[in-house]
Amino acid sequence: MSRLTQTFFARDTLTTAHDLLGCLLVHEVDGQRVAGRIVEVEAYTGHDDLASHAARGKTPRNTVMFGPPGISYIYLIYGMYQLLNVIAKPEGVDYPAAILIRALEPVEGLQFMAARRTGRRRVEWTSGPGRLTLALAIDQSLNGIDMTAPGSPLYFEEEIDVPGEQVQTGPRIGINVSEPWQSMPWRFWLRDNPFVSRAG
DNA sequence: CAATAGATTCACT
DNA sequence: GTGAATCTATTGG
Repeated sequence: MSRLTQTFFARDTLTTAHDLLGCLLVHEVDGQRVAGRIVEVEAYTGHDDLASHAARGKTPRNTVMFGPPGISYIYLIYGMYQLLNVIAKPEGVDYPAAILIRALEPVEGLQFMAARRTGRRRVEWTSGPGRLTLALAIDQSLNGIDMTAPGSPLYFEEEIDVPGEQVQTGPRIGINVSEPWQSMPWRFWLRDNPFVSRAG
């Protein structure tokens, strides 16, 4: 497994977003890897993207969107949910851009996720931008960090075959993680194109 | 200032 | 399908 470096994110925003599909998002918490395969992303690109937080200029919240690639942009939405973005743009350009991570497939640390998503079916643990941050324990304390730096607790990896994980099932965590699993479709979102789907 | 909309999710009908 | 939860930023008087 290799961690994605700044070179990966120092490219065109749309290209980078597309290439993130299938990669792993990893959060190391207390030495444990909690990770999911990225199956849905949404790109926010440039000054002219009216859907972007940065459409009306720099504010305290969106400042990192104007900065260098590879940095996390995590903010609170609707007063309750944390959404994770990563900055992606060619080095040295001056426009704001970010890629929102919209959905994952749970891959590692299933027990950790199950404990944080009690009462929900496995397919719902990470099937939404607010859900995946809950499952992986990602919040604003990680905002603005360099996700490409060695030692960073939050980072991306190239996807390679990841062995299935044996997880305790039964009443203690109230969820049967052995339920039949069906892969989620890969989706790439842009404002004017609802989404482009790609085979998983 | 007050009102409102928002890159959402959940419980309920 | 509808409403509530409740922070940030923008809009309007």
